[in-house]
Amino acid sequence: MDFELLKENFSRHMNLTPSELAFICGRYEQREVAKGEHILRKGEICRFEGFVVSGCFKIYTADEQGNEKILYFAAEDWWVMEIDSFTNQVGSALNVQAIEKSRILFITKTAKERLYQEMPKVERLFRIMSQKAVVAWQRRLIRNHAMSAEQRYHHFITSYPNIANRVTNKQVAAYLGITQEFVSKIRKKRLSKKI
Amino acid sequence: MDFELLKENFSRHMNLTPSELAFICGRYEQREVAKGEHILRKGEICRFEGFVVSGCFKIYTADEQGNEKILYFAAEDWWVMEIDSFTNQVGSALNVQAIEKSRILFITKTAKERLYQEMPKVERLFRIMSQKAVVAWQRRLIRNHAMSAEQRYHHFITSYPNIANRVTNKQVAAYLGITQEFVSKIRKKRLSKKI
DNA sequence: CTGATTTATTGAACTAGTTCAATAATTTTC
DNA sequence: GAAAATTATTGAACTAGTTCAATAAATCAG
Repeated sequence: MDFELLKENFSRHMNLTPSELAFICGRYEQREVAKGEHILRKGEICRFEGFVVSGCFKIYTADEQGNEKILYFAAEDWWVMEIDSFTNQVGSALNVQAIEKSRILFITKTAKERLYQEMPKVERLFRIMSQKAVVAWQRRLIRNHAMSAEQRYHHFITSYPNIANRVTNKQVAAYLGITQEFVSKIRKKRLSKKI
Repeated sequence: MDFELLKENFSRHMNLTPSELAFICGRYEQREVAKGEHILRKGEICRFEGFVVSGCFKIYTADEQGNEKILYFAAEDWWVMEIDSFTNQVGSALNVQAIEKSRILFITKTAKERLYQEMPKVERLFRIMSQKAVVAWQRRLIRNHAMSAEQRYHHFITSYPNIANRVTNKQVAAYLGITQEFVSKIRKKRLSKKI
């Protein structure tokens, strides 16, 4: 198993010794996920906290009419889970589906609680990570209010080229909260400007 | 000083003994804030993590043309701070202004770090609180994508009647990400339906 | 490789929400 | 308590983004 990416991820938030990193990573298991496979569906209880080693996932909701709102994409070096469902063992509000053949490292609820007990420093690590997540979500919300659809599209493809290249326009639309048709029109407009 | 509300807030997230609660609260100081006063401005470094005991604040950004986007309102029992600025001592992206005469309890950066050192359980407390905050921000983002302006208005006034009654329509508009005029039109429409 | 399904593009008609401007109501200030 | 300032309401004209429908392009399953 390759924990390098995960160790780098942890180290970005907090200084940890090699043995501390090894100790933490030792609690994670690996899993391959086929393209199209759901690792979590709305209503199920989220049994894992996952870290994407390769591939890509979409984290989304779908209403009765089946139209999807993609909350975020998780490619390499991102986390996949439903925090509320994992933490409180309640039904998940979100679906998590692999949009590519993927590999994840994951930790179960009991292993995570045990890790917190055995190594209180991990509380600090995840406290810091969660706080950074709050900041990121706040910023995205402000962007959504302050920017037009075209500006959000531009922001997305320039901020996350690695993801933008791998997902369909339909998925980009579901992420930005606009229609697929309008994404097409934005693309056309941008294209004609650049020539 | 009255720490009851703060103690209840902490206890909602985690079981703490009376002496633990007293120990934590002992690190907080009190401050009165006049209506209209800014306790943090964009670019300044956030020196406190605040808890609203009475009154109400708006946490917002403003662009060059001066139009405001209100990220959230913080009345009694809410937190006021700029997490990124407080945690990393960098310039704040947000402004925090009292929209009523208010009273807050606050802790400084050094007192907070000392508290984490002396009582590792506090890391857990704030880890849990931060995770709940992530969930709340994710849900708000989904709501913004899935609901029309009218639905968001309705959700806001029914979910937060206590805040909706105290803030101006202009502020509600800046919070919902729509124009003041459109809020007026929504209100008119709702009013005519109810009679 | 081929047929079947999904996705992307385009245009025309539409609508939710904006902008601008003017007036009324409310709040603030001294 | 009156003048000044801010906020709320209303309507008309506008625009960003949607909906629907039809065709083209790409992807998938066997």
